[in-house]
Amino acid sequence: MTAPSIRARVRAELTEEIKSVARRHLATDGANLSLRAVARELGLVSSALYRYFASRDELLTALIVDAYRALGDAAEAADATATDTDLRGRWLAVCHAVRQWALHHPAEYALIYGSPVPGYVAPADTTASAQRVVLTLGGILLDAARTGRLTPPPTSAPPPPVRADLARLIAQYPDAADQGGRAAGSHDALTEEQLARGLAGWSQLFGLVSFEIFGRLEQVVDQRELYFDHQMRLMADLAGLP
Amino acid sequence: MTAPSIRARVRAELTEEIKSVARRHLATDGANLSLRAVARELGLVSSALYRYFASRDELLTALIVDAYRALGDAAEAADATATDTDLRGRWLAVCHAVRQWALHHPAEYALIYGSPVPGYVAPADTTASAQRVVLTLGGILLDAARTGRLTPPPTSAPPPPVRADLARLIAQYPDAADQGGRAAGSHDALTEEQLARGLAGWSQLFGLVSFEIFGRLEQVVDQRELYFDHQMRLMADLAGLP
DNA sequence: TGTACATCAGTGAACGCGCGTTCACTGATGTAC
DNA sequence: TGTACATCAGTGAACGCGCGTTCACTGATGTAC
Repeated sequence: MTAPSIRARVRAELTEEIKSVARRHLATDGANLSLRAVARELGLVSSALYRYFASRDELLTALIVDAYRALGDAAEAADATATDTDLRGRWLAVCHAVRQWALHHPAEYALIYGSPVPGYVAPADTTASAQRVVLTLGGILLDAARTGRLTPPPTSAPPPPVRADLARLIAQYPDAADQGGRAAGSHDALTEEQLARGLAGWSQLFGLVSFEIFGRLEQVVDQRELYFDHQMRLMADLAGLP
Repeated sequence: MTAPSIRARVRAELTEEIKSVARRHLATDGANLSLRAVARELGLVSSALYRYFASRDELLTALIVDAYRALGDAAEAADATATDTDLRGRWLAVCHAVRQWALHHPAEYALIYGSPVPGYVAPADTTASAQRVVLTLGGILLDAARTGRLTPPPTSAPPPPVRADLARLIAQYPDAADQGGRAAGSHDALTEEQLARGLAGWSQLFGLVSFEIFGRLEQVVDQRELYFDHQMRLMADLAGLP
């Protein structure tokens, strides 16, 4: 295994620099990112970027992939910092990590959780990392269920067709759940009701973060962080986390 | 009061036609809507549009205002079709109306609930109609509270700073609440806890509709309508609606 | 270690395109007497 | 009712701009012998 050549190292660095500048431009231009503007800021001629990305779409894809990975990293890291058995602590830590990442990278958040970019289709390999947050939340639920600590309030039951979808999801991710969940050994899975209540927390998490990032809480809620924390606790209550 | 002149009538019709074509273009171009493309489709020269809208931003504003009005109309109409005292029925009717409107007008939904348009600032007069859905939901909650039928499960309580925000909201919209709520007479208001649990339904509603419209439920949930219905019932449970 | 060749990064010009907005204009519709 | 003038809708040309992408090129870095 040889050390990377100077050329390869410089190439990797400039690739990162291009993406970094492009990320900054996302903040002002949204998804209609201009290759020429990025090149200009780097002191390059626009055609030079084609040595690094085959097209504008490929650059956008790289930014999307990076964003999903960064968000997934943040969520999983937050889950890992909490005590394994502190299920509610883990749940809240993940939620706050997602929110913090979004607040620090609003343009990238908008890129992956805002309106789809017109004319852009995400390549298939983005979908795996796009699921990391929900799998992390699912892992927490699963740990709670396996240790018999999931005690939700009584709520409406999902109708049969929805139960079928939920059962499919439960069956579909046994390995992913084993990976996400940290309680080893048992192969007990979530019940459909438990999953349904947990998924409510998932859409609420991104719904509320989107509300905040996109300005929908302006003049409604001032104590954003505490409000968010409270709302996520309500969802933890609904999910039945202790 | 004279009948509108032919000129005025034609002008009003063409104004509507421009907006209608522009709405169709939103679906493919997203928010980078092209005036020239709209003019082209109408068989007009691009400068002709300036007789109707002073700028591209003004046309976008008109579309946004229309979208908020249409969505508000749909939500309020749905609320009105349910029996006054069927609080859960009213809640669900409003939620489904919002979802249906979004499904039938995805581009307009993205315009008002997706990522903000880069460089565009909404004029102040859009904010009133932007609140109609949440006020409708609030009205239902208020009707439930006034008739003593709000019986939520025990949940986490909001911390004092959040309570202050919630109290301000409750004080801020007594008239709006009187308008939205249909139980007349009493001036009882919501408690802070009741409002907090109700607002959870608000962000969940738009969070889940956005998930569906923006493709986030692809390969996750197939029974979209039933899943949505179930999730909204969970939020009605959380809010304490009978 | 030194030379000959291959690889690659970045240049600069060009193609072909679309955009928002302005402006002087023509000709039709409306209005006042 | 008819005429004279004002209002207004739509035209066509132009301004000035930015964009993504291609292509032949130069000169530097890397590689093989």
